[in-house]
Amino acid sequence: MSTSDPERPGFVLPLLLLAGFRSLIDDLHTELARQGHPDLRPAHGFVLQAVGVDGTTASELGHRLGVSKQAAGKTVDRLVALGYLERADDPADARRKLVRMTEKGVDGLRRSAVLFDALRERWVTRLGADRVAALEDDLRAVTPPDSFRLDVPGWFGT
Amino acid sequence: MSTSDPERPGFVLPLLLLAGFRSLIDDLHTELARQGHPDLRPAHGFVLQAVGVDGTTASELGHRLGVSKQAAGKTVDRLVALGYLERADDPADARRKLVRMTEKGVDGLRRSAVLFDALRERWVTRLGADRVAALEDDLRAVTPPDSFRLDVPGWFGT
DNA sequence: CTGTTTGGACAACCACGTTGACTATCGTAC
DNA sequence: GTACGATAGTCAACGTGGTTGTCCAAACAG
Repeated sequence: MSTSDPERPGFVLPLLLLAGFRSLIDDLHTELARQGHPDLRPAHGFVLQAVGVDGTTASELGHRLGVSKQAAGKTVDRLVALGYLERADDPADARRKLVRMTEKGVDGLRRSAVLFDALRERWVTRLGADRVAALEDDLRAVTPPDSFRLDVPGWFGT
Repeated sequence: MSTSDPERPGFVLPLLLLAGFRSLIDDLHTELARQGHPDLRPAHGFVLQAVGVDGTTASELGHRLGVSKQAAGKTVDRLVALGYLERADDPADARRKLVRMTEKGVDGLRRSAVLFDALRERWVTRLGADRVAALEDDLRAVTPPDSFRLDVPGWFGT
């Protein structure tokens, strides 16, 4: 395995970063399922986040998430079917359909925010506040600002 | 935005981890495309890694990647079509079809390994070897061992 | 009033996963 | 030596999350 040794230092780093991300997301959704949101999937949280409490439109949502308006529209369809979003006509512009969070959507987003904070706290307990902060500082220093975005859904797939 | 403030500390941590992972993967594939592998996608590297220089079978590959044998088979189909893998009969067992890397596959995997190392070097240059090592140690300490895996393809999607 | 943007929807397609069903082969136990 | 259970692979149908292209209706700017 000389050419593709998984112990190569460069190979381990991305795996560790992914493992950190995944462990947080997995724990979040395990707990979210327990709290009445079994259908909420990793990408959905980012979508709800992008919709925001003020609502938006499918086109604008696609823009925020970095995907096409059609993709955003289909995602909204699914979240509507799951009861997290709802559509409404825009009285000021008959072309636009406002996308808003339902009560359930707000509840899911609020719970995920609380849980994310709790999960970070768990890291603080295990590593210490200074080391977690240093880790965040280092990542901030080394990643380009444009990679710190919400457009999670599409980047991995196609 | 009180309930879903993106500046909430717990929300920032996973985003930073993802940004770190993504920046490495993005840079890797930008350079990989430049070096003659424009079709190699993030998931493919993990698949090639899982196939290994000794080759394997679709079922075993599915097992390693944590997906069904059918999903692994379809992924192999695509990599075969792209010229990175090839199938061969197992002379010792007529049921098994060996999956091996082609020359192109070995080349892609070798280049990605070299590039991963170079990208980690870039982090070392920017942060210092001690901080990168500390970052890795911290992540290792805080992530469960079962989240440090190769089964990237499926976890995010379905 | 007319021509151009814009928002949304529809269709076809692709990548990547799932289950279920089916066939062929292998290994074992009788 | 044969019957049977486990294993490898494939096919089909489907779900999700993307893409591009097309089209229409509403809005806007000249």
